[in-house]
Amino acid sequence: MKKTSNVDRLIEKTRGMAINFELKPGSRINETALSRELGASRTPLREALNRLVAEGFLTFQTGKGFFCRALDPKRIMDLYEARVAIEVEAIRLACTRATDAELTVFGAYLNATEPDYLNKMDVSDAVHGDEDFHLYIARLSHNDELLRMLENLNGRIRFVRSVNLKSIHDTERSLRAQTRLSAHRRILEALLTRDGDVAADIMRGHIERRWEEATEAVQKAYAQIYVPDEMQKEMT
Amino acid sequence: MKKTSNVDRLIEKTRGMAINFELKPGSRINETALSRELGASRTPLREALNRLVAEGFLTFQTGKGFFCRALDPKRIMDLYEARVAIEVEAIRLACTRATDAELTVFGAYLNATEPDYLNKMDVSDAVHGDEDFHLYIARLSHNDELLRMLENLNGRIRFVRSVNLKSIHDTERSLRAQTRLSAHRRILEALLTRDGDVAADIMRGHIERRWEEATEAVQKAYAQIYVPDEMQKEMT
DNA sequence: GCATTCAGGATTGTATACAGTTCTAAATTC
DNA sequence: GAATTTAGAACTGTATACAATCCTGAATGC
Repeated sequence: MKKTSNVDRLIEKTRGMAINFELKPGSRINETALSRELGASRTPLREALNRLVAEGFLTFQTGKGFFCRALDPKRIMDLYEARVAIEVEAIRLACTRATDAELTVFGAYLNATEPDYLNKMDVSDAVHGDEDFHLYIARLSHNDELLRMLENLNGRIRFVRSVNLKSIHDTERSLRAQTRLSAHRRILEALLTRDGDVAADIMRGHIERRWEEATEAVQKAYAQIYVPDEMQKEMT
Repeated sequence: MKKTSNVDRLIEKTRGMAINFELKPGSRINETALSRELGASRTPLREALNRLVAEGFLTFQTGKGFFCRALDPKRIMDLYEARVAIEVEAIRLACTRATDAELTVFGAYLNATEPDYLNKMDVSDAVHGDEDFHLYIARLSHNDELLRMLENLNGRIRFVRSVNLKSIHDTERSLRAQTRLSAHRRILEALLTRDGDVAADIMRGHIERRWEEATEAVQKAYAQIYVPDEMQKEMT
């Protein structure tokens, strides 16, 4: 039984709101209002907000308060590039450090999750499944810091991935799942050869191939936010 | 005039205490005692502690409180590897993105700081000087996230670098300063050729060459902490 | 003697009050 | 009418009180 604190709940909730643009990018967060809405007092909420600042979801200015951070295309690109930095080095390390036993288990994991991967139509599950694969490799690097950084990056990119996946049709989606799956298999093979340079190249390509998708997704997300705004203006 | 909040002050202070092992690794932090010591109440202190958790200096367990994180050799290695991940990718990006004008300014910066670099005997200044060089390159990558991550890593490694520098004699120290300076010049040259792969290799080598120094420094740091402990025991 | 229970103290978790600052908008001046 | 000033409302920053939880060690039973 995992003990989850109230603050953790507030973090989840607020992160969710930031991700789903219930808090608009750049807007100031009203602590009193938000605390009331989430059913807690300001003290624990502020703790939650502080941690979200550190995670990169919010910003903070003394005397002004907390602001929802904008997720513009430039930042998305930055985040994807940061992922490349982390994951390329992680797989390089994994090539020399992962034990044969670990790679065997990793292979089994890949086989076991394959059916889920292809049939899974729930977008959130699919995104988490993909994240898990990449986190697994980070873990094989035996470097806790790289893992930590990747977890953070995932948390911030997750929304973009979701928007992207949601925006495409089922047939196209299962097609892409298949493509990605075979890419994952190639990555496993590269790991097995233990050639760090080759593995690094493959990983780099795999992540970079998702950039345009991602920035495209952001455009859509922005449309989601700002169209309602325009409508508001027209109503005034 | 920069407005610096009370919480910021508490962060600085507490980080300093964690870094200098005034808070022992693994030990629980007594909020009441620490808040009294730092002249503030628990509320802002807890905000500060929360941010330090996010920075990686402390850990937190629900119901238990905040703990000073251990800085063992394994973690130092992890941090240096993470630096490699970030900085290698940063310089790769800098090779394609830095404008000629930027590189000219960078060269001028290198010339301007050279005299300081060699004459500077204050350890803290020397460490910051070296950090600045690396941050500069991260900035040339035009990627805010990589910069952010490197800043964080620097903050956590800084202490190790200081211990290391302090532990060597002046003549040896100025010798190393010279070595490092020429390494920095080579990095600039690599940037000017705009060959990402070459630049990446040079950067990797430059950072990796400091690992053993670093872990050695940690050993010394640990001696610093635990010898007094032993003495305490003997006094009991 | 060893494990277990339980009370008391210590410490963390949260709410709330109030002080200090910033923002807003109406009033004033040119 | 535009710019400036200035209350006052709204909000953030911090202290403190109290509730909830955890930890310690002595008492109890086996």
